[in-house]
Amino acid sequence: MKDYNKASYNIIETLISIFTVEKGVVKILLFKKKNDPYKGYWMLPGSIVGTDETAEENIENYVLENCGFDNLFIEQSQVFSTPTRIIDRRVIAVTFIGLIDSISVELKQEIPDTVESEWFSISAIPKMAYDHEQIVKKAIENLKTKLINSNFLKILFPSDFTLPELQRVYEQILDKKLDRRNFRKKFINLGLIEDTGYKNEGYTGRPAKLYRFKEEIEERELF
Amino acid sequence: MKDYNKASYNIIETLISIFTVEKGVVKILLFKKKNDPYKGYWMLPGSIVGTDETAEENIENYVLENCGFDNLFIEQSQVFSTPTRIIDRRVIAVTFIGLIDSISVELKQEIPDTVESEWFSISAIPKMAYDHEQIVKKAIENLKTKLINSNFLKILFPSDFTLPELQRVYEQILDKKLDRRNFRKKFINLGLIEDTGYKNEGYTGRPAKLYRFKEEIEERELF
DNA sequence: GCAAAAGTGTTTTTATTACACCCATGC
DNA sequence: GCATGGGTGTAATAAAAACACTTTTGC
Repeated sequence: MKDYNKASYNIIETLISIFTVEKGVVKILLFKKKNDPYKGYWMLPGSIVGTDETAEENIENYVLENCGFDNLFIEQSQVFSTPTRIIDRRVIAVTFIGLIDSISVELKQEIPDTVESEWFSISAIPKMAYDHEQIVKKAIENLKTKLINSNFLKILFPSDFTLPELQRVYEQILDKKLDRRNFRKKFINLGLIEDTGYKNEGYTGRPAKLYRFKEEIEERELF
Repeated sequence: MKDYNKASYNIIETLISIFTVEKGVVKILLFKKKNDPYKGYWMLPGSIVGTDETAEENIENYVLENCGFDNLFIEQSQVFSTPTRIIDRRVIAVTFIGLIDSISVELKQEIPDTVESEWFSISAIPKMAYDHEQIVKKAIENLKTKLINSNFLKILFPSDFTLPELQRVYEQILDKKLDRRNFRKKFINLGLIEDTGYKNEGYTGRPAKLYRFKEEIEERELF
């Protein structure tokens, strides 16, 4: 029978794929690695779990301190535990998906100026350190199944958005083309959004109507 | 920046909710705890992860040695990392869902006779040690979303089954009643199953036709 | 007035729901 | 012959897919 006294001990790290949508483009936040190994490669934000905190608390604090995002929405993605994933050291990664809207990205807290970070389109992920590319892939795959939940969308679009913008998000994450008319019909019929009466002017072409999610909508599955 | 040299070390355990279907009833395999704390309570099978194995390898080996199941289908469920979940000790649990068909349960390998194990209907889970009840709940919740995948069903029903039996599985996991005619229609139209020509005789009432999943079906989402 | 992107409606097809009676077997 | 559980069909409704032209703006 299991005996906790005869245990091996492992290092646990958290890693998070934080997604946002900026002008209809789905982006992920990455940090640039400053030292070898993998110097100059990009990596996921994350830290090492202490003995008196949950993995969730750990990543939430880390993100607040190092990315400046308060109230980030997070959810577990997957555990990666290949013994050689960090070369000569055994580190188990508990990975997360985080969502943040683009307004909150602008309003972020002061953070130390020690890391070089950048938002990358999910269709142009740069070269990644360790197994982080695989972790990002899994996160995007998991995102697909989350996209059918109304709450996820509300988190990404807390304020006004256009339907073509929303459609582009679906197209990027599901990685396929959708019909504009059918997409509109479906979304409007769901009854989750309302017309703000405003338009998205100043761009080329006909301005799109601005919508917002209704205040009181309950979490539900959309598809 | 993250420094693996300044890490805290944690004990990692694996825990698995193994499900099977026996005569239309969805069951989970539990072990009885022999010592305090929680003596006489039930617990999930699982073990402590060493430094030279993945969590998956760990649980697969454990299940083979302690349950006698080879080639068990497994998938990650969730990580539980509340610092106090194992009373006075910090143990992080990486939890899994396992599926096995009832024939393979019969054919299991020889195992040491040291643990008392039992299959419980998921509608009658006994009192559980630690946070295992919560872990089982999460596993069942995750099962729901997996039930729409054709491969999951094929794993649970490798040989002949009846449609009423399959329907009962859906009803238990989704926790709602389904219409018999509509269920049949849907399943037969999906084109995944074929009539074996045999019947399930010897029970009360009209014998049900026996079906099997077609050999060549590809993994797909059903709903 | 032309390019760019958004908005709109109808028809067809497919899936879902609702619903009630007959059938095969064991005893 | 009766209790038990299984098998079957149809109509109504709802959702999804396919498809092309018009509108509004910036330049």
